[in-house]
Amino acid sequence: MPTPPDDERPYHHGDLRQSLIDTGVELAREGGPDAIVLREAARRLGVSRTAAYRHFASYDDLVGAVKRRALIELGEAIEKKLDSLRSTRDAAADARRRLVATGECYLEFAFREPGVFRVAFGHRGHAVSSNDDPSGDPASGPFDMLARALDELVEVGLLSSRDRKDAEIPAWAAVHGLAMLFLDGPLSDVPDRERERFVARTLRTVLFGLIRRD
Amino acid sequence: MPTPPDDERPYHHGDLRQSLIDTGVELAREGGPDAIVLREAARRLGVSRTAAYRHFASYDDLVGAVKRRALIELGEAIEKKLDSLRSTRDAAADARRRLVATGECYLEFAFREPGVFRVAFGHRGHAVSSNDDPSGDPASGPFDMLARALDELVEVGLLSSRDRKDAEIPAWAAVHGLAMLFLDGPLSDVPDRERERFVARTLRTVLFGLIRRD
DNA sequence: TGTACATCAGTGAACGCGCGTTCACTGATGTAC
DNA sequence: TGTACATCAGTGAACGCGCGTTCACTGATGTAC
Repeated sequence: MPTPPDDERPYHHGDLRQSLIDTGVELAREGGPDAIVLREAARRLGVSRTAAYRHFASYDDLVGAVKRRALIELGEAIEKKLDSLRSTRDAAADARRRLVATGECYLEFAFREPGVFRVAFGHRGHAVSSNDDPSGDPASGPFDMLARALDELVEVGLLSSRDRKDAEIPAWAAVHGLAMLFLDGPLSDVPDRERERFVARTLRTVLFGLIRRD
Repeated sequence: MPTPPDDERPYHHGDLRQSLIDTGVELAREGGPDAIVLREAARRLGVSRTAAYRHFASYDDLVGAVKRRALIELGEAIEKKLDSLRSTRDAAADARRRLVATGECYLEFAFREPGVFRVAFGHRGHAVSSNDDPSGDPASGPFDMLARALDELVEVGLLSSRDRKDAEIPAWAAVHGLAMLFLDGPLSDVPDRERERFVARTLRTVLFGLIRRD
């Protein structure tokens, strides 16, 4: 199927499903979960609002797809950041740095894209993996990045393989909770400088709580 | 102003403001933030829907009051739990137990009353302290309980007063994040037994991350 | 190479829903004298 | 102790909003022969 020129607006859109998801993410970016509105997405694409039903069973189905994309976006942001970190001769310090960077990036994403973040972890829309993305578990993005960072901690001897089990949970919970307290919770009015101090303290505490004591 | 008998339904309600907040909490209990509906609250109280505007400037004002109450409810649950703990001869162990119990109670509340919990920490409704409750900071409930537990850790020598500063943040973030991941996030399908393991691990990690290394 | 036909991907009108909010009003209450 | 009156706390009709969804439909596309 040849892609028709953009300025022709042919009867058949070409890839309406993907476009609707894109627009859904865009709406989420602008206003969070509540801003994902089927009619508005159709409007922006210059398409009848009922056209969406050729590609999604329901509104929740669309939100689920947007959610999946949001999680992937977050995972990719972390991956990119980790790839940019250089290795030094101190493998242990590197591993610690990479775990901390994972958390930092998670929080940076939440602050930079609060709407998308809220959709990624909101209660709406089941982000079941589907044909959209063959990557399996919808949380695979950020979760996998974290798991990898923890594995490195084991390789480097800072975490026993016994303690490795479930280690994702406290780490994830801490950064996620901090994000939520800042975004929607009682910490929303905290100024930037303090916020950074809180982030640093939280990451340090989790790291200390996980790694082997000397 | 004498309280009129309940079965008379007099023209003047008596304490409509408090009743609306009560009903708001009830609605939150049943269905979370979205279930707080001004019209429904009025319906349940057998009152005209516009009567609410004699007591609240707007819908968000009502939600704010409900939020404040939700936070107080959570704080009281923790306080009650802490009061029920007995002291032993090992003051240090007691202090550790109390911090862990604080976190456990926070999470138990979240699982037992997900709707109320979601309102307490949702983005809707500014929970500014007002004449409703003279207790000041709306987060004072749970936050104060946590602060107290951390203070005990200092008294007992498990936490240096230097490390005491901001120690609430990682502790709060971890339990809050775990709650959110279970309630609305990717951990919502985790079975109970695993959930308890995750709770225990998270609390242990935070405690270890905070207290003085031996 | 042309044509019939099934299928897919759009359209547009309409439905039903429930919400927060406004307005001019009226009934009840308390207070000054 | 009684009465005028300001004030407070209710009422009910109505407005405007935007949503997800259904239905019968039509235009475009690809395929079998």
